[in-house]
Amino acid sequence: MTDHAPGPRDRLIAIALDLIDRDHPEDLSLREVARRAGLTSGAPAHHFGNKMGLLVACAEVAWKDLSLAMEGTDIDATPAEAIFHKARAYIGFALAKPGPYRLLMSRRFVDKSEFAVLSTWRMRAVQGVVDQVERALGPSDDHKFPYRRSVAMWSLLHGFVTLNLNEAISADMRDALIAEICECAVQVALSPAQSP
Amino acid sequence: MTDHAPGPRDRLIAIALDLIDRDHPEDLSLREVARRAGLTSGAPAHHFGNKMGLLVACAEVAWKDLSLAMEGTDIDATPAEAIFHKARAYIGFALAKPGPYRLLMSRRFVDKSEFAVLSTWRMRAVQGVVDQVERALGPSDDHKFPYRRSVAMWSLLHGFVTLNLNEAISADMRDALIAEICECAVQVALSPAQSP
DNA sequence: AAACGATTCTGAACAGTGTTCAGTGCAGAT
DNA sequence: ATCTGCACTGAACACTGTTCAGAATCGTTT
Repeated sequence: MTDHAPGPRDRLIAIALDLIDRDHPEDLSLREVARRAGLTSGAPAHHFGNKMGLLVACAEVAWKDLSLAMEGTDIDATPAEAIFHKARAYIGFALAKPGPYRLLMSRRFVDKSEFAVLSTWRMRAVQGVVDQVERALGPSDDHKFPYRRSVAMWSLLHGFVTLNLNEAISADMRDALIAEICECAVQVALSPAQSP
Repeated sequence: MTDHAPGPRDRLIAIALDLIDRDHPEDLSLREVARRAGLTSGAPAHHFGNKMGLLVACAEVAWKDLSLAMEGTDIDATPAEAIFHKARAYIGFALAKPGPYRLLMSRRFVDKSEFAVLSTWRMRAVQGVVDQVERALGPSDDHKFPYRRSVAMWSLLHGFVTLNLNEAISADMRDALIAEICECAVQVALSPAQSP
């Protein structure tokens, strides 16, 4: 059984992803998706039950895309270089695909109950970073310390792209800022705990 | 002319702020606001023209709240302590008032054209941080360096609260994470540029 | 070939939304 | 007494997601 015949469900997902790619996920209209697929208003509900059902299906694809984009870093690199590259890949994905990125990060689109479905690719992306940080920091007394620093690094990257997507900071220094953020990401992830 | 008679416009703003306080700004319904004010559906449009007009009016109040919350730090403190306190205040505000905070940070609610209206309190809040970082870092060859570090620090804080509000990270380590993030904020803001 | 069953979808309804706008009061100033 | 501007009504319009009985279609089984 080959898959060259996309099936109506996958066709709807593709259309929805196409719309999300340029617009805000919140603005996605089930009726618009149905219209583009040549169907009537109630058709999407049959396949996904819900608007959120469709968005969850789209989020699955998006998590896979993000995860793969961050895995593409070469192995032969120092820990700092590896994290720097991962950070760049993360920022690049978010800025290039604002719709899908927002879809991944907002709990308004993906309910807690549906969240488990996304765990595979999501965990793979998250764990990839945590592992890298843990390996780089080496053994420590506080075994939660690498996790906290991973969260801090993720916060830095996520905050930066969010502020950019919301045009909260001007775009003319964007390249310099991206470089600075990636440096800070390395610094945050790898510098040891400071004595208080 | 005293202001003990709130006027219909301010009454609508108060009702809207009350609704935003617990829900997402996106979920605010003009008709619901009108209903609570004992008015009909078209009334809010008369005062604010637009749904965004009402949200902009609410955002003005919210920016003031945030700005004041961050100014309440004492003067007699080291630069590191001052920034640490500002970071805590920022995180505290965002986690305590998710609705207003989201309102401030998303361009979906406040259009670019309406943006100038908010500049007073917004600039005051932003400039307060940048000044603090500039003063702490001292003179430098690259005069844009303090700004870039301020953006990085803001990114870190904004990302952390956003991830929290979206329940992207578990809440059981929240206090430890807040402390760690504030330390990282100081580190990001005050550590000098590293040689490449 | 015939019957069955599941999948897919229709088409209409329902409740809700933001926005528009002609018209209605109604206060205060001229 | 007239005018003027403000606050608001109430109905319309064009959307939205969701529900659901029924029709059409396709694959499999008998």
